[in-house]
Amino acid sequence: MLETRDNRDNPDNIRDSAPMDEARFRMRLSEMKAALRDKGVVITRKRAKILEALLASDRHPTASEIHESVKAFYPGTSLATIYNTIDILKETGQALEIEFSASANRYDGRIPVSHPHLVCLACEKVEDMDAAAPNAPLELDRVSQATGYDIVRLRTDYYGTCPDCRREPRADAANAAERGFA
Amino acid sequence: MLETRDNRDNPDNIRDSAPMDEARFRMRLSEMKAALRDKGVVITRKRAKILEALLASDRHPTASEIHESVKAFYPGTSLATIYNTIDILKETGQALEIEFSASANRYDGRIPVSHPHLVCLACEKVEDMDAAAPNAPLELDRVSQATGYDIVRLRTDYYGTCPDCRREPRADAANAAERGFA
DNA sequence: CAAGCGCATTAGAATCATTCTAATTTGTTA
DNA sequence: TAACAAATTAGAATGATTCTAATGCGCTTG
Repeated sequence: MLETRDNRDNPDNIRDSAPMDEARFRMRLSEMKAALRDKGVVITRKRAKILEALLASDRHPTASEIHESVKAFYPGTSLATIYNTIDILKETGQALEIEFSASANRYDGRIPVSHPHLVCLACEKVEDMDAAAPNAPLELDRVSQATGYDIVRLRTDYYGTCPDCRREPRADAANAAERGFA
Repeated sequence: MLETRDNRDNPDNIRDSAPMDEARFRMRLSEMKAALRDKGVVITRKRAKILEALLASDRHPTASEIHESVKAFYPGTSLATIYNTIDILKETGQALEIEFSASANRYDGRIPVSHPHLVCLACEKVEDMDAAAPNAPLELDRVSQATGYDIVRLRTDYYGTCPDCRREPRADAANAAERGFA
């Protein structure tokens, strides 16, 4: 039940970092293009390269990493174009953003132990979920053993709209400001 | 230790945003102070106010929100002092940081559907965990019903040290740079 | 009480990712 | 080819955080 790091050896391995094979790569690429075209987005050569760079990397690239890749082919490319295209991909559900740079950090001194949070996307407040939620330390051990990582922390955030904001039609930035979450 | 508070009416309610009662507040406050003093940290009046602001807020305050609170008592206080004190709290395990502003965002075009990630704290790479991991859409419904939120996304990140970095003694920034994760 | 030491605090500059803006280029269509 | 819309651009703006270097304050010791 322990350790090895190669998927072939270990059916219990839940880490998944194998590079995409050619067939899957091409399939996914045309899927993305089709989805964009459906929305009336023109697939320029630069945009195509951006999609390829995103798919080719097995490291969940940053905007700036994608930028570097694309510049190898189109040196004059601006970072703004990368962000632009990423935005379209997000809007069309073709890319997932793993946020490390969203807004200001928040702090919890009441329960200084990792626990799940409810994050309201409208007013940006963060609430705790109590211990009944699935965030047990056991989980850390299980994942450590299955992945070979030395896992020290689990982050579980549920994103959505809080009851207050659901009630009010104007659950937007003004609302957030009202509550002191600018 | 993490027992529920005002959830008496609704055993299914896993949302936990009740304000701290006076007794708990004071208890937790002196716990924090004791922990700091143990580390040889001087509890100045400003620092005490910072701890109080952190504990008094039921909103997981930002550094800037804490700053505002403290300035009501000590107008000349600098934001740097807030960050300073927060750092100490983090180091001594007395506060939990909910990161929204860590490093650059990363993108996944391969599996554009929410899924758990493994984040290496040493080299900053992000790997996928496959579908066997506990991140089912059912969970969204369950949490939505229990909290009154309209939950649209679940974020599950496991933080730790990847096998490569565990092997190498110098699993630091240089390492991260090598791999193209600056 | 005075001198000296070290931590606490400060303002402001630096950094970094991201977003915005306004001008320019490109591509498509008439 | 003209005209228009969309794509792209450089650079400025923003916002959170970190850094830096100087100053201040509180203790201890003589």
